[in-house]
Amino acid sequence: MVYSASASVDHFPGASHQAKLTLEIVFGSRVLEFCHAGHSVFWEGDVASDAFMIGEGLLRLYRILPDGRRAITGFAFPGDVLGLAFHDRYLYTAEAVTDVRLRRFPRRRLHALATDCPYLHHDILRVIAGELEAAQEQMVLLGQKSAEERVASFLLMNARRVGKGQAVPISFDLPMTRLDMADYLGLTIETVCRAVTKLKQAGLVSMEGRHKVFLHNPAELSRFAGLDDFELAHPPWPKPALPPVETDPIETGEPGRGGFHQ
Amino acid sequence: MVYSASASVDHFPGASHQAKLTLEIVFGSRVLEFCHAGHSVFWEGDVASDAFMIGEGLLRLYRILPDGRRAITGFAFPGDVLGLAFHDRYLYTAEAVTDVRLRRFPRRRLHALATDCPYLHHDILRVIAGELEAAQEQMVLLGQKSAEERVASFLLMNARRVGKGQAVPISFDLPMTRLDMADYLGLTIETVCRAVTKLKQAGLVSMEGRHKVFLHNPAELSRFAGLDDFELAHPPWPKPALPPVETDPIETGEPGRGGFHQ
DNA sequence: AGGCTCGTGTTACAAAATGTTACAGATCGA
DNA sequence: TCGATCTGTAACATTTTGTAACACGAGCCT
Repeated sequence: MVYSASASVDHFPGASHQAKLTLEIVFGSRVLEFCHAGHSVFWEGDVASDAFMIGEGLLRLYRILPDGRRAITGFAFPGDVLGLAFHDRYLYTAEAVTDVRLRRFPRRRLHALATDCPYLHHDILRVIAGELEAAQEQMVLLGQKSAEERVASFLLMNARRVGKGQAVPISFDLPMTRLDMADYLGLTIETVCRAVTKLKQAGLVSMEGRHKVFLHNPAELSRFAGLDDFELAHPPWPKPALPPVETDPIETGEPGRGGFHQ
Repeated sequence: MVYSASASVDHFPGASHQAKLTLEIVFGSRVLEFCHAGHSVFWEGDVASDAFMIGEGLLRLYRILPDGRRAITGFAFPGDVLGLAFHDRYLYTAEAVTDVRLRRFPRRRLHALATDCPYLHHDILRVIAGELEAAQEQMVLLGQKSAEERVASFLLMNARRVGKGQAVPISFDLPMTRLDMADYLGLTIETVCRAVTKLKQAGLVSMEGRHKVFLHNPAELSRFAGLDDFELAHPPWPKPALPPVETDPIETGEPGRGGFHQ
C-alpha cells in the first residue's frame, strides 16, 4: 500500500524507561514512506497494526456505506498522527489526495512505550483529545448547520492551519476536490458550489483557480458560520463556560434549556 | 452540580506500581454521587477536573451554538466513562435525562495511575476508542443518511444495548424525549415523528406509550438504516475489509473511487 | 501552437426532502 | 382532577437535491 524507501530502523528496544520520548521523537526514528495521490495507506477494516505520522501531503479519511455513499470523516495534514485510538481494526480508509510522505510505528509497541514514559503518554492523549474535539465539532456542523454555514466553517477551519495572525486577505490552498468537500460536509457537489458562489457574491471570499482561496473578512465569515469570532473558532479554547461555573458540592445544577421532567 | 453522599475515599495513594487496576476497580473505590433529572454534571467549557463513570440513569451530552441551537453529541448510559480524552476543558455539557448515579475520579490522577499500570492504560484506550468509533458512526449518520435512516439507526443503536440474542420483537425503553432524539439526529421533532410513523406503518416497529419500543423485524430495519445487518450494526466489528487486504510492501494501493489526479 | 478530450467545476430549473407553523390529543406531575 | 408539557398530524414554506447543460483547464496528440 505504501512504498518504503528502505527497511525500518528501530531505536527503542525493550521496555526500558525512556525519559522524554515524544511522538515527534518516536516517529522520527522511522524511515519516510511514500504514497502517491489516489492510493490508500490503509483500508477500513484492516487490522490496525501501525500508527502513522504525516510528513507531507494530504489524506482523506472515509467510510463507504453498503449502497456506495461515501462519508469523509476527516482530512489528515502534515504533523497529524493517525491510528492511536483504534480498536484492532482501522475505522476508515486513508487515501492520499496529493502525494504523501509519512512514517509508521507499530501501534501496540507505541502504547507499550507510553506505559513507561509519561511524556509520550501525555502526547498520545493530546492527539486523541484533538481527534475527539474535531469529531465533536464535525457532529455539530453536520447536525445543525446549513449548507452555507458548513462551507464557511470549512473554509475557516482550513484558514486556521495557515496561522491566525496572518494579514487579511488570508490565503491558502484547498488541495481536495469539490466532491471531497461535499462528502465531508454532508452536501452535494452542486450545493457546495452554490454556497461558495454566494460567499463570493457577498464579498467575503474570492478564489484564484479552484484550489486557492482568499478570505477578505474572516470576522464576518465566522459570524456567518455560526461561530462567535474567527480567533475563537478553534483552540486554544472556543469560548468561556456558558453559565458561571458551579462549585457548590450540594445540589446546585440548573435545569438546562428544554429541561426534562419525567 | 452533583450531590455527594459522603466524602470521597481514596484507595490509590502515591504512584506505586499497581498490578491489575481497571477502570471498574478505580471508580469502584469512589462514593456514589447523585444528579437529578434536568440538572448538569458539568458544563461545556468547565475545567475538566474529573472523569465520571455512570452507575445508573441516562445523560445527554450537548453543545449550544451561539444562536441557541442545541447539538446533542451523545448519550451516556450505565457503565460508560466520560472525560478521559479531554483537553483541559469539557467539550460538552452533561445533563441528566433521568435521575443519575455516578462516580468521579480526578482526571490527571487517573492518567498518572495509567502510566504505572498497563491494564488501566489499556482500559482507558478501549474506552476512548469506543468514543471515537461512536463519533465516526454519528458523522456518517449525520452526513449521509436520510431522516428515516437516521431514526432507524438510532433505534437499532439502542436495541443493541439490550443484547443481540434477544427474541423478536426486541423491546427496550427510550428515556429521552423526542426533542433529544431530534437534536441528536440533526432533525426536528416533527421529522422524527414522521419517520417513526412510517416505520410503524411499515410494520417494522411498534410502540407502547412514547418511550417503549418494539422492533419486529430487526434485519429489515437494519437494511433500511443503511447497515448490512443487525448483527453487524455494531461491534464486535461492523464488517470485513472492503477489498482484500494488501500486504505487498511495494506500491500496491488501488486508486479509490473518485481518485484524484492533480 | 492549435485543437481535442476528459475530468472537474459551475449554473439554472424542476423535484424531493425537510423545516415551519398551527392545532389537537396524550401524558405526567402537582 | 387540573394544567403544563410533550407528542402527533397536517398544510404550507424553505432548503437542499437531482438533472441537465455548459464552461473551464490540464494533458495529449498531431
